Amino acid sequence: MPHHTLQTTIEKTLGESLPDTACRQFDAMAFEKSFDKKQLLVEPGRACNYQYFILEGACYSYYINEKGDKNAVQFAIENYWITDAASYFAGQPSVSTIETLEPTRLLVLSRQNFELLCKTHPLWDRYFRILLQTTLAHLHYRIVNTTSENAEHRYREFSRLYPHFIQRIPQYLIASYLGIKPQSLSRIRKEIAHKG
Amino acid sequence: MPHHTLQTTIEKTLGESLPDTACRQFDAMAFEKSFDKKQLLVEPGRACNYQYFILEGACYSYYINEKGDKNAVQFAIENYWITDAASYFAGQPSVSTIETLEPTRLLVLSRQNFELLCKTHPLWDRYFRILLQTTLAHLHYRIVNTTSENAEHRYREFSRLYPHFIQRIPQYLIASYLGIKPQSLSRIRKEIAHKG
DNA sequence: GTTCTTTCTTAACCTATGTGAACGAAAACC
DNA sequence: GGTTTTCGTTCACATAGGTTAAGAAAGAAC
Repeated sequence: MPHHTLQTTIEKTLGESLPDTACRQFDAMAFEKSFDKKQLLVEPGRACNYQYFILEGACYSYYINEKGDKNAVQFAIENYWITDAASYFAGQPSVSTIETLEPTRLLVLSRQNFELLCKTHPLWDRYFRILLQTTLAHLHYRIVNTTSENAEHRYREFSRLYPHFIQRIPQYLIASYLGIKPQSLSRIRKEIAHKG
Repeated sequence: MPHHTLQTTIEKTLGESLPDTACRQFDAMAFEKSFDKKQLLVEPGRACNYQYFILEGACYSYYINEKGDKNAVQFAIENYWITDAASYFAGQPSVSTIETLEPTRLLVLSRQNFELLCKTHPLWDRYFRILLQTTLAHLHYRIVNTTSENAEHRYREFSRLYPHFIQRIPQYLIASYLGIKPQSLSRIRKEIAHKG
């Protein structure tokens, strides 16, 4: 596997080392690609046929509702996977957009190759199962947080869990991720700065 | 497999039939259990060592925050799996409670047996991977909905997607699932009844 | 450097949802 | 069948967060 960073990530998730055969299979299935800042990886209405593993840079996925508000769904930096799950896993048209926040270098894995990969070596089924389990736990936590805590609490929690995101991601996107308007986040930050 | 309903569900998810060996493995790993109404399957603070597949009845998981509000996280009826994901998959103490809403008959799969099962036949890794993919797509949708739509929209959407839940689950729990108070749901329902 | 664009902040006012309390209707219990 | 909880509704009032608009600050483009 040419991408040492990915292999390390996978082995950490799996809790066991990845055999050479599996590595070579992955290499045959995925390819590397680079994007400038503000380029679209996925557009709503079209099928999202790829999942992306970020080697360098940052992306985010967002959804635009009927009112026209943009809502960040997920942020992804180095060592994160990102895709439109509903579209990629079920082959439906995507509802979200995925866009780079910075110049980004990433690995691209098509749905077809993903399925082939899982068929060629059972460790791939296992790796993605475990990856999804972890993601699921995070999403549950996020849902609880979103439905039961106020905006200030959510922002404090976000800053605590993802301090590196705070530095790299524009505030108005963080606001939309938290389910509030940029003006409200500005107000909340001011209050926090005062009372600590 | 003694539980035809589960086998059907699994094969539908997998898109292929489950070999006899895999069925027998599952039978050796899981056992059936029955609960009365309002019994606790999981308590916060303790490890949640099981995941549950509901054969008959209904359960829900909820989280109680510092203010003491109860917030429904997930509802589960026949053919749903339910667990505290963070606790079950990572072995941490549970943060949520899982409770029966009705007398319930379910299958119990311990974390140990789950892991054994996945090691004995690769189809189990695959089944749970695909199950998790679908769950993930739903949760993404729910997060988007919760952060970008108002309470009325969320209630309409919930009614549309889960009409069978509306009948079986108390309103104050649906309210907490939607992130609002029971009084607000009552008000919203009244408005909807008027304007349609 | 200067200009243009994007992002962040502030403030006044507005609205959806929360709060607390009271009441009636179911449902559970004996 | 009567009693006791639990659940749903309503209302008056409170508040977090949304809206609109304007300007300051920070980057990007030239």
